[in-house]
Order: sequence, then structure tokens, then C-alpha cells
Amino acid sequence: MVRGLESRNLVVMVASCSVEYSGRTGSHLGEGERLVVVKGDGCMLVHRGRDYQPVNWQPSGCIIQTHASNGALVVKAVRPNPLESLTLVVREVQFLGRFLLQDEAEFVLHASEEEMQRAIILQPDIIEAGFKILDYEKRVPPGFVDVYGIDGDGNTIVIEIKKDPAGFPAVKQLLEYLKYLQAPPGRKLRPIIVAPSIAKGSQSTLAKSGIEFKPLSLQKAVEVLQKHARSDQQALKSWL
Amino acid sequence: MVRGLESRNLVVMVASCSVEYSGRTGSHLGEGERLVVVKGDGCMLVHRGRDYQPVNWQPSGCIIQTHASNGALVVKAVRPNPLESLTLVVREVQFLGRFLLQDEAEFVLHASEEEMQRAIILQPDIIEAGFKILDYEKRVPPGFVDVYGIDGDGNTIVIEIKKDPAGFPAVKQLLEYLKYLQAPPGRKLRPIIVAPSIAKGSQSTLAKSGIEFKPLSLQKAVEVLQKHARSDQQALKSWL
DNA sequence: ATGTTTATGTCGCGT
DNA sequence: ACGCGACGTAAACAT
Repeated sequence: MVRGLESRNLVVMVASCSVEYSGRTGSHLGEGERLVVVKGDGCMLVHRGRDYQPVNWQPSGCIIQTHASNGALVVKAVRPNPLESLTLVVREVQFLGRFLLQDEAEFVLHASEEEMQRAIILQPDIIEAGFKILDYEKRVPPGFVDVYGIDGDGNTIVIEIKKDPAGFPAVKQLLEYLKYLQAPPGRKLRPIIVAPSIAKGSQSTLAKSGIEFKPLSLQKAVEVLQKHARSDQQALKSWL
Repeated sequence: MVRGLESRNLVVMVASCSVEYSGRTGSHLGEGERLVVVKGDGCMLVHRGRDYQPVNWQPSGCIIQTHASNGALVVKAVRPNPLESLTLVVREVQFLGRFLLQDEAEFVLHASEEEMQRAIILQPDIIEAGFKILDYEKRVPPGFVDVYGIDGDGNTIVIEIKKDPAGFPAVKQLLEYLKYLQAPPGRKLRPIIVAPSIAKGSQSTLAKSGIEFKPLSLQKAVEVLQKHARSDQQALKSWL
């Protein structure tokens, strides 16, 4: 155990223990069997038999110490700032293992709406030829306009992006935004919903609302991003 | 493994695996060694060698299935609402264990501010003789007034509780609340900060703000709670 | 080092 | 079931 902690390995323990926390507030948990995990970066998790979240924990950056006391193993994780400490009194160990996790993989999160937005920003003509972007995540009182710009005729385009089939909520949201936006004199305001498709039964709502619809699939957005990533690499190459 | 999942035990596995998530967004994590935990209530955690939080997870209430596919073990956790799924492809298992956690203990969180509030509610005269409580957690636009009542002369008392030495933030918060409160005609509005002490350098701020200060330590609050707990037990006894 | 915003937040509570 | 606020939120990002 001590060797595992010192060598910054992953320590996994299943044991009967009691837990005390003291710091920003305090907590007490009587004896019972739990899963205890101590990671190499000095964080600690105490999990009960149910629930996603640990019953007690300590974030990374703690100093972990163990010592024997009256025949029980005491494990203490102290976080310097803010000062807080987590203390386990371990009675009976069912399992104790030490692991060195070989793991170099990169974690990639696909926030599809964001990728669609980035694709539009990198290549506005996937919406319409002549579309020029003026701003994105533009602040209006009810929230943020995803993409904002002008078309080839100088009309103002306001885009709301949805990753799922667009329905009434998207229409409502966009109409809210429109209250706070206006086109230049003599030009139109063109609200557009960009989404993979229109939700079942929302076709008529959309038509009546005066909002345009432009289909854009996540797949298409990813293609655009990859194309630009490649051309970025080309540019970088020729630069060196 | 399957037996462990079926019997709603805790399953702990250290293995090389790749992870895919698809649902509210999506994610991909290439092969590497991780700690995988599946709990009896149908939640799943995939932990890497560092960080408090799992790299991938699924909250409780999932349907967990496993099957073999071209010599690899595939573990799938599907959550019905919202529909999302987490899929592991396991290549090499370093450790696999199944545990039944015997754990009946109750978890107690000591949120000291709440204990101070309960002490004041149970025994208002620790603030001042004649203080009568009208409401607590009273809604005002900027938030909730901790305790609200009238003193012996009919003046309105508004209490803000802090567990730590009270400083400028407490004053500011209380002043915000005061904007939305008023005393009956001919009576005063008495804002009071209750805390163990005044923060260093905030003495003058407090004096200038017209807010009173009433010291209350967590220890004193706990004493009051225990006294009332005892008298509650007495009452219960005589009742039986 | 400190404050602000995000999150696959999760979780509990009131309607 | 859905919406809303709290959390020992943690973690990333900007200042």
C-alpha cells in the first residue's frame, strides 16, 4: 500500500472502514464496506455500493499518508488549499491492489453543435454562397446568437444551430433573439435554423414562423472541419 | 463478470480497453489501461490514472450488457432517458473482482451554516431576548433570507448567517436583501449578521453599513441542538 | 494565485 | 414527469 502510494500508482482497495471529512464543511460515515481508490496524482475516492458519485473524496493534489493505530490502518488525504482532510479508519481489507495504468490515449469529446458552428464559421458558404459572418456567440438579452452575419444582398442572417431535429423550442428561441435584432434600413432580417432535419410535425410551425431552414448533418460538418484541418497542415508545411 | 452484474454486485476491473460514448454528446477514447467500476444500481465509471472525475461514465439506472465479439469483451451501459450509451471494448484484463458491499451506515454532512440556522430557529433568544421568528429561507429576488422575524419592540430583524468570519461579501449580500424588505410603519429594519467573528479589516465596513453583528460559534449552535435533541427525547419518552 | 464559466455535470426537491 | 437550485460541486480558462 505504502509502496503503491509512494510510487504514485493507482491503489484500489475494498475494505470495511469509517470515514471522516473536515474542511469546507464536515461529514461522518460509520463503518461499512466500500471501494477506495487512490490515484497517482494524489486524489482519493470513497465509493459505496450505489450511486455515480463518491460518498467522500479528495481532489487531486493531496498529500496522502498512512499509519497503523490500535490495530487499524488509518489513511489520511490532506489538501493544502483550501485546507481540508479526509480520514479513513480501515478495519478489514477484502482486496488491496496496486496498478500502473499504461494509458497514453487522447480523449476526444464531440460536442456536435459546436462542431457544426465551427464548420459554418470556417466555411460560411455551406449555408449559402455570399454569406459573410460578422460575429458568433453574439450576446442578446435572452442568450447567445450562434452565428450572425449578412448575405450577398446585405440582409442580416441570424442562425440558430441544433444538433437534433429542429422543433418548436428552436423556433421559440430564435424568435426571442429576433426581438433584439434588426436589419439595416431597407434590408431584411433572415432567421435561419440549421439542423440535421426538421422534427416530426414541426414543418408547418416553421413555415408559419417565417424562419428559414438549412439542413446540415454532423457528418457534413466534420468533413468541412477535416478539410480545413488538412489545409491548415499544408499551410504549416509550406511555412516551414 | 456476468454473474456479478446480474446479482447487482459491485464489479471492479482493471483492464486495457477503448471507450465510446454516444448520447447528449459523443466521445472517443483509444485503447489504454483503466479502472472500470460497475455498481449494483446500474451505474458505471471509467477512471484513468489521474483526476478525481471519471473520463467516461454512466449514471445509475442503466441497463448493462456484456458479450464477446472477435475475441474481445464488449461491455455496454445504456441509459434509457435521456437515451445514451457507453461502450467498452476490453482487450486485456489485469484484474477482475466482484464484491458485495455490506454497508448500512448513515452518511451525515455537517453543513455548519445550516446547524447555526437550526439553532437560531429552535432557540431564537440566543440572538436576543424577545426575538420571534416569522420565517426562514424567505424568498427575496436576489436569494433567500436566512432568518426573518421581529424583536421585542416590533422591529423587523433580518439575519444573514455565515459559518466563517463575516466580511464584505456578507455585508453586500445582506444589503441586497434589504432593498426588498421593509419594517412596519414606525418600526425599524434591523439587519444582523450572525457569524463566529468579524473578518479582519471588516469591522469598519460593518459599522458604516448600519448592520449589527451577533457572534455565534458553531460549537454554541451544536450545544443548542443537542439540548433540544435531549428534550425532544424526553418528550417522546413521556409520550409513550 | 484568484475569479469566472462550463459540465455528458449529478442530485434532490417542489410542482 | 419536468423545471429549478444546490453542490464539500470539479475542472478549464481568463485575469
